[in-house]
Amino acid sequence: MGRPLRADAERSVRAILEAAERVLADNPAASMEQIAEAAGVARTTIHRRFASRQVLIDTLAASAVERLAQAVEDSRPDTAPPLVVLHRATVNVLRVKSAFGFALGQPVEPDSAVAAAWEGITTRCLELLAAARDEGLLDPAVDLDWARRVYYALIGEALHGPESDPDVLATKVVDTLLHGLGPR
Amino acid sequence: MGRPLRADAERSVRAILEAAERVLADNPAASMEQIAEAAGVARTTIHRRFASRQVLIDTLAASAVERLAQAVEDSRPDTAPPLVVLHRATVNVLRVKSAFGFALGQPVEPDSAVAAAWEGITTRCLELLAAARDEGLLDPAVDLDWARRVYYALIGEALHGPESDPDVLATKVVDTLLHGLGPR
DNA sequence: GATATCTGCAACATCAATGATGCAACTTGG
DNA sequence: CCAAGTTGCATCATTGATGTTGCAGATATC
Repeated sequence: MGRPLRADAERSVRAILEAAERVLADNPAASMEQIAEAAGVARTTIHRRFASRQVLIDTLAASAVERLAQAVEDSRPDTAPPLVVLHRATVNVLRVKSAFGFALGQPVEPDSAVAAAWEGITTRCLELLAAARDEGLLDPAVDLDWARRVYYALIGEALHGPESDPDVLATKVVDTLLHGLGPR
Repeated sequence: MGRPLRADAERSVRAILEAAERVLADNPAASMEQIAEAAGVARTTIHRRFASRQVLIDTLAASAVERLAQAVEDSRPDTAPPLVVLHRATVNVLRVKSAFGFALGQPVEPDSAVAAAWEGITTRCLELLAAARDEGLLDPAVDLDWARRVYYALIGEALHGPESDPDVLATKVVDTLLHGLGPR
């Protein structure tokens, strides 16, 4: 990092990143021009702050994955009981994912900071699921990796529906994860 | 449709479509050049058969969704008991999806033949799930649309893992759908 | 084997996105 | 207020993908 940015420049960068997420979520092939327009900024300004389109996207992905990690930590996975954490984490993650759908769906290049963050999140998730298993919430013989992938998939799916209240959705996700859709 | 293609031309078209699925699954932004190379064909040949990139992709999507519909029908959803159909359909769909992952993930333009086919598949799926519910396999109060989306998501997720035997995967998918991951 | 069709190749035209630069006008921060 | 930093605008260069065309040689079809 060079010297700190001036206040207005910082505002521009934020506006660009927010616009990028918004525009690219709607159309991943959108041009820099469209992003610039949405950000209320000239296209050249984007190029001044981000050397290339890829850098812009990478930066966006990095900021999104950081928020996601924060969302997970905010659920206090080390102290609260698993079921509570599961619900809280789901709520938090749903919020972040609905706001950063594009950035979080971006392919991560190996050995990057983003990759490390993702790995950290996955580890946290596996720890949580293991705790849930030990608590009797999951089958003792459950395949933890399958459990994690199902959990991720349910979260992703929850965002595609009409319902938008994170609390309701989280309840549905956790309930489905634990009990499926068969009779109680 | 004009006159029927000559045998070699038909072979070329098939090779192009297969290569397109393969290459685009790996990299959705791949160029026509790359597709042509993978098909063992000159780029101009592709343009002779498909007016534009979009037409190529649309054709691919149409052929894929047709196979998917066939996969569903092959499970004899009208005659066999729901649990059997559920398993068979899952196996068949997994096969098709693993071979046409890109094409089936393509956005469908409204009011097209592809859109109609998708709708038919969804209807079939909902009928199946309703039958399963009436049979006592699903909770009587289950949200059928949520059930369908979860089912789709589980199928999609199953394909991302290390396991590749469709039978094993289908068992896992159906089991998870019905009972979740909690203790038995 | 004659004919129609198909293909590869080479060349060309187009087009849109990307990225760079110089400058004048405007903000910010001290 | 002044200096440094920032931005919009106009302009240009580059690049890569897309799509077209003509033709000579290969291949299928009858």
